[in-house]
Amino acid sequence: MNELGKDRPSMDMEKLVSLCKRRGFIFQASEIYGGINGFWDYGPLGTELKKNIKDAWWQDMVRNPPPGPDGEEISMVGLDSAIIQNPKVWQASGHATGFQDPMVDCKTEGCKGRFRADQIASNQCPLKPSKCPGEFEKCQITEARAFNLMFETYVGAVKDDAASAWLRPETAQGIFTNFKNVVDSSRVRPPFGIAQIGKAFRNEINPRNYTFRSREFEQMEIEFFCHPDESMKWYQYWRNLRLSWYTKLGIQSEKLRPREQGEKELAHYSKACTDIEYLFPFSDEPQELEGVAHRGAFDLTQHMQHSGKDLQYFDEESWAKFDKTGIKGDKKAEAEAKAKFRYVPHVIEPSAGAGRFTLAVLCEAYSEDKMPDEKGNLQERVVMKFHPRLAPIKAAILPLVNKEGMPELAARLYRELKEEWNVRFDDGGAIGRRYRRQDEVGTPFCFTIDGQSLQDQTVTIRHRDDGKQERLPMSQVAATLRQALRPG
RNA sequence: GCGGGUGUAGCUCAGUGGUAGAGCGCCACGUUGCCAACGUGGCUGUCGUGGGUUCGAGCCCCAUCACCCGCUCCA
Repeated sequence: MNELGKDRPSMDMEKLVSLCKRRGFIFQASEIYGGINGFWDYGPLGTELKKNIKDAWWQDMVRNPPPGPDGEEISMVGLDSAIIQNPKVWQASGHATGFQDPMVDCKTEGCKGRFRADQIASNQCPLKPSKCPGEFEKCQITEARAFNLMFETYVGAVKDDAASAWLRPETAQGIFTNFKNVVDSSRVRPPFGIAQIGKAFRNEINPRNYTFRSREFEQMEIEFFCHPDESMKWYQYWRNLRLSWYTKLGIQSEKLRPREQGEKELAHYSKACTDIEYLFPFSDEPQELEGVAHRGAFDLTQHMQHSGKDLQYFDEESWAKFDKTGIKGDKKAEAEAKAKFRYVPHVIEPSAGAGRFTLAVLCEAYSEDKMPDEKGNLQERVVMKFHPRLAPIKAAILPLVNKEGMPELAARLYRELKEEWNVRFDDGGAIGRRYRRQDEVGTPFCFTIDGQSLQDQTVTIRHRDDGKQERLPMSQVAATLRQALRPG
């Protein structure tokens, strides 16, 4: 167990899973039919939570990213590409070949091992005195079988090989294939980024750990295109920005770890990669939430080769400023000079898992504490301490009791607030019970209408984390909420 | 993929071959005066699924699916 794992409460996951089911955050997919391994459905509150996460990402990364390394405005645009693409896309990206490993199984009693066919020689057979799988006389090695992690499907009515296609295993390639379209249509020029949120699919051999490794998942990806000379600067920028985004939204920095990949771990084309990892309760080691990768010119170069299309960027701005007096009508000299302003952009790829971050937010938010009951005795409380921006329900509007016009006044406030936010009206049961209900789904604020409200048009605002209350004029409730929910 | 464990109400679980239960929750009515109050009434089950054994199966057997733990895997 590493430093991060010390003194970790051994089990919160079962309680969290149970709460997620009970309160409608996450359900097993096709549950009434016994479920299906590796797939999960998000319930009413989970849908709100994940949507808030995606919206926060879009707002903070695409609509209003912070200034760049030199204080400049960052240019970002969005994209929503198809899940099914021409299969050649996956040939070019390497997924069609590199994404599948031929595996062999050993049927021998006491072994039952599974090995990569190309690594048999370097593997140790579990049965002594054998050295590597297949060498022991009892080894019963099966034929090599391909385990392609891409889901295959068919396009059109006829189910033949020519019609076969794959569900995308990542959203990134849709960005690369549209690089030229975006440049030609959107008046962007490097450095700039294209962002996309969408589903991706991987036929994982062994889904595990609740929603963490799912076969269908949602990615929030940016491909940031820049000049090769500036790529490391941008890599640092995105690495730092992405890390700070998680802490800004309430993840404790002690549970986050930026892990720089070593040279051996890096893909052959990658110059640098940092995994941003979170210490989930189900693991001793932090697990990946996001990878920020410096992919060099690999992807665009691959698509240039496979498609035959020129995806280089020509820097017209610099060319216009270039002193052309030495060229003067010499076509050949001009072409040579121009070549210096033509390049394949390098790519920085911050690739985050929306579902993984949703799970991290749920784990991080789950807490148990004690609140005094009406007699002053401390009672156990379960509270989801979501950041207000991410909370599925922003506020509850509660009449203290159901008489003397309190419900009517509360309903009026409710109708005003729901024009802007997901808020709830609740008049069921005692006030303490209603507070606890909201605590358990992480509602940051409760506005309570009491007898005094009827006299002077004030309400109490009750804060989720400490239960403290203040009075404020009803006319200031919306402004107060807006302030608490603003980005940044 | 291998080994082990688990599967009963929305949740947590009891139920060792003979009439499916408890707590919490949820709903209705009454009550209510700031932190899981109370009273009355009510709701909820293909006992994961499919076979088998048996006069009779939630319970025994087989298969299968799902979840958990440990390996394996994680481009």
